[in-house]
Amino acid sequence: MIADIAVTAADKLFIQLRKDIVEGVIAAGSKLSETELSSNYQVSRAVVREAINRLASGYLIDRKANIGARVVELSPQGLHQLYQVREALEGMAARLAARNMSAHDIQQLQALLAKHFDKVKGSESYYQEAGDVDFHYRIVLGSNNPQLINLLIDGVYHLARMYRVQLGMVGPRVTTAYEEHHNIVKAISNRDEELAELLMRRHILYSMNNIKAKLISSKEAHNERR
Amino acid sequence: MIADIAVTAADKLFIQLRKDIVEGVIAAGSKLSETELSSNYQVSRAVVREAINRLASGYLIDRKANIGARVVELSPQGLHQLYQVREALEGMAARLAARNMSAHDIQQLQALLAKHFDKVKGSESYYQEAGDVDFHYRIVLGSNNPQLINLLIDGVYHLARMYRVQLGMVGPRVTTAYEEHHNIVKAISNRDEELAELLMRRHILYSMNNIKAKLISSKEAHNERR
DNA sequence: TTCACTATTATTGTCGACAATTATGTGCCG
DNA sequence: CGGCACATAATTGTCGACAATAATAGTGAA
Repeated sequence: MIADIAVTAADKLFIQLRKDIVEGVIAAGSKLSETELSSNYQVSRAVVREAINRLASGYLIDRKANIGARVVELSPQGLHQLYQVREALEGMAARLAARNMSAHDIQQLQALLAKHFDKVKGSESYYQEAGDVDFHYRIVLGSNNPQLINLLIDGVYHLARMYRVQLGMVGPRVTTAYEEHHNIVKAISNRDEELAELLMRRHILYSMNNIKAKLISSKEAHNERR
Repeated sequence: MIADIAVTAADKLFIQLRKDIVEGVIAAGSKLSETELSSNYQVSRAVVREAINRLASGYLIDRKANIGARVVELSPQGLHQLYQVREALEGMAARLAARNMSAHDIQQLQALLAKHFDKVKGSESYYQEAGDVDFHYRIVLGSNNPQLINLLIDGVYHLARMYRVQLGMVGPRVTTAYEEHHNIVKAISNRDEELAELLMRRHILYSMNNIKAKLISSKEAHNERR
């Protein structure tokens, strides 16, 4: 459920399509034709249909009976709603991590953070997505709640990444995000569930506002171009 | 997404299987044979497979490649984890309902509650599941967040109902639950997001403890019978 | 021209058969 | 008797064809 080991052909296509959708290779809002995908990826329509069904359950596409499947559209409202869900789930994950995470895992989390700090201090405006993802993954996994883990890692995160990738989020929020991460880890190591949840929720709200600003500004740029 | 209007054969089978699983007609932990279901329900294996895939995305069954699908097992841990997710999501739903619910919908919610009060006062130990479900549905829908609504109504609720049904939950928690509901509605009508979320989370925690007690006692009874 | 209706085309839904993988059973060897 | 190897059976995965539904094009009338 966590590992992406594709065994069947439908698995492989599902993962491939998810990647292509998240990264915009298949455009947001575009229609997914079963026959077209079937010939493009050299598999039967049966596996295409299975892959599409799985994408639908991950909220990356909309599927209507007898009509077809479309990649979801990206909108400010959609982003807002997604991050409300994320705030709720990941806040809970932080709370549970403070409760359940092993001392060893907390140490590793602190080590990861220290590594980040070196980069920030060295004023490499580093602190790329990979590091951020890694941080959040560890806390989510630390919750020790498989259902929560699935909802976030198999569901919310891919859609969230789709927003980030397609809006060209790479850069900012370096130092502030580091501090937020640091405080969250501190709360977890103190086993302060309440604070861990609170800080995580704020962290996610800040992050949303950051993305939303980009989304709006890029939309304005687009409108001016007309 | 909300309405259960089955148009295709796979839709119908999916809804039928979900019902049978939730209500224990198909036992928890049992294996779902594609060929068997195919002949039992008079449809081809293709629609069985589609129905099974959808059940899997709703966490009612576990599916393993080349091996098959099994109905999930009910366990105290599973219940605990499910209710942690529910607490997070439905707490957020209550918060959003306090923010977004229309005055009209709030009035209707109050009317519903008044109807419940009459039953409680008349000391019919009424206050059945239907009323409780209705109450929670309205608040979730009042959140105005489609993603949140889907996660709860298509996902969490069916599994939660499976626990309740198969543990024979019908009765208790009449009056206290009424008061909890009442206070939640009051917070929503006051547009007090913080309090609405807090009260909803507590309400769900109480509810879980109630079910958990049953689960444990029924297990003890089962063990004694040996 | 525009609207409504029909015929045609294209797309999705369903089916049964075959391929690949896993589970089962049998016999041999230690 | 127990366990391993192989053969057999059962189950899931994949495929191509047909059926049902929706989209499109075309025709005729107001």
